This record gives sequence, structure tokens and C-alpha cells, in this order.
Amino acid sequence: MIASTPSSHPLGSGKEFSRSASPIDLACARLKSAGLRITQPRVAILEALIRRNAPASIEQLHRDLASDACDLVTVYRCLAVFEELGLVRRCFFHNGAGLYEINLDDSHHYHIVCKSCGKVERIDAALTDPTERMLRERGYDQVTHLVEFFGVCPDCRKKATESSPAAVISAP
Amino acid sequence: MIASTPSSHPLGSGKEFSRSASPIDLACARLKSAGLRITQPRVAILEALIRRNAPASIEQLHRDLASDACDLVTVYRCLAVFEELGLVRRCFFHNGAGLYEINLDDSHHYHIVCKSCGKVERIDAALTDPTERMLRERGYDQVTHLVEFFGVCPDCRKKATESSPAAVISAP
DNA sequence: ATGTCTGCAAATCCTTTGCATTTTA
DNA sequence: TAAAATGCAAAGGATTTGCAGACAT
Repeated sequence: MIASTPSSHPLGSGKEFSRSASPIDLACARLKSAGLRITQPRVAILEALIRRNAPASIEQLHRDLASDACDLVTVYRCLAVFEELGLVRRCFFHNGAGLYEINLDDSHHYHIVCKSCGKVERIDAALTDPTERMLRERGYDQVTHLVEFFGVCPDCRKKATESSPAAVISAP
Repeated sequence: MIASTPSSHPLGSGKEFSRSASPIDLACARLKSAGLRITQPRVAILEALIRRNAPASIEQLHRDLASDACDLVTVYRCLAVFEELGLVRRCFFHNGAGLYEINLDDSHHYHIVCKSCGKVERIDAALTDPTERMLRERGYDQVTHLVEFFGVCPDCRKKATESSPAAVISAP
């Protein structure tokens, strides 16, 4: 995938995790400091997420694991835990697929989704028009994009402060 | 909702359909020219979509209809037909909800999704930074945005031209 | 040792499908 | 009236839940 091609700007450089601690240690530390246990399935799933470094479905992740590493249900449960912790981020795409990607540093980036095979790759780039041009130059066809904004609307802010001042954190 | 407030730039003006034919007639004409039948459930669903003029779930739309207007299954089937026709567009948001919105003129616009109540409104505006500022000025809190790009990747283009030259049109 | 996680099985939820009946053109 | 669309019931697939046993701390 493009995002792991060495030195291919402005698509991902593939060395997002080469700072100090290894990404898996970083992730485990986050688990530990949240009072959660470092189990074999959790480590395996985190490693799979780190290896991909791109959004993947639960099924895909489960297949990535050693055939008997853990049950599919465990993958569901672990990803729910990781998401709550902020260790992974869930992305939704045009086709409705909800995919998980590792998120160790809250880096903001975009994705390019293949309309044909659904392959998802990370993009580190400026916005929209220049990006679309760049993608076409790289051989992508029928390039479009999706932009959505998220925020807490005035009504909800009011309700939140009226009842419990710390209510609106990460709602539906 | 904001998008229907008269003359509230740059959020939607609410008069997107005040040209010549009424939106429902326009939609029915599109059905007819596609060789499809104008049935009572279809008209009711289209009217509900037009009334909202914002993304809505299938359940929401079904509830919008007169209690016995049609079966939930029919709403599913009609929306699938409408989508194939391009009469509606399906949007996916951070929470995984797949919502349908009417699309009579292929106008390109964005959405603001409330992180708390999930309410979705249309935005007619330029991109990202100025938009986020504008939303904050209007009282939205914790404003973020999501950008995704879509296109057919080089690999799929190759495969498509090798096998059947007109294959890649609107895949998954 | 003990409270947390996991595996398995079964429940639940959303969506799709089959087929007889109704409706549109 | 003939083809297309709908309603109802039931199937299907993905995700969640309950609970006994296994595992990290």
C-alpha cells in the first residue's frame, strides 16, 4: 500500500512510529495506565493494527491473527475497549464499512478509499483540490471526496450545562 | 433546523427547490423516465425526504409517514431503488449511521453532525478552516471535521480495462 | 487468590429475500 | 390484463450478551 512506501511524499511515510518506545509498548502502557490487563489476545490485536497502520475491519483483523489467537467475539470486545480508551479510531466510509485504525498520537490525516476494491490508505496532505489533483497524478480515477463536520450543537450545549456540566464528552 | 432558516448564509437557504417544477413532481418525473411506477408509498417516501431536506435514517423516514402508509420493508426497497436512480444519496457519519438524503440536483454540500444528539444539517460553504470558525460562531462546540477521498485505484483501473472496459462504474 | 478476560453458545438487531396479493399503467 | 410493487413472514448476517472457566496481577 502507498502509505508504507518509503519516502513517497505526500502520502504516508510509513515510519510514523520510529520515535522512542516501540508502538506496541506504547499501546500496552496506555492499557496498563488505564488499569486494564495486558492479555495475549489484546497484544496480538494491537500488533495487527500496528502492522496495518490503516483502517481495517474486525474480520480482517481477526484473519490477520494466528488462526487460533482468539475468538472473533474477543476482537469485537477488545476493539470496543480500545476505542473507548482512544487507542483506536473508528472510521466510516461511503460504503458503510466501519473500520478501525490504530491511533497512538492523535495525528490528523485523511484517507483514500478505492471505489472498486475498497482498499483504504492513509494520506498526509493538504486539503481537497490539490489533493485530488495529486491523487489523479498517481493514477486514481473518478476521484471525489467527502467532508463532514462534527460538533455539539447549541441546543445540546444548553441542555448539557443545565443538567450536569460535564455531560457532553464523546456522545453517539 | 438551520438549513431551512430563510436567508441565513452560508447555511442552506431552504429554497433549494423553488425553481420551476415542484420537487415532488421532479422526482416523479425521474421515476417515470426510468420506467418505474409512481406508487403511493414511493410518493409518500419522496415527500418525507423532501420535507426533511437533510439526511435521515430509514426508521426515521418510516416514522415520518402516515402510520399505515407502508411497510418498513417497502421503505428499504424504495430507498434502494432511489439510490440506484441517483434520486437519493446515502451518507455515512462518524457514528456509523447510514442516512439517506434527497438529491434532485447533485448539489455538492457538507453536513454538520451534532456529536450529542446526532442531528444532521446541511451546509453550503467553503472548506474546513473558515467553516469550522463559522460553526463555532454559530454556537457549535468541539467542532471537528472528517475528510475522505474516493477514487478507483491504479490496480483496479488496470484490472477493469483488461477484463471488461466498462466495469468500474459505482462499485462498493 | 481474585477480579478481569475469554470462549462458546445463544440472543438480538438490522437488513434482505420469497411468495402470494395488490396496484399501476 | 400483465408486469411491477407491496405486505407479511421468515431467512440471513453482523454484533452483542450471559455465564462458566481461564488467566493476569
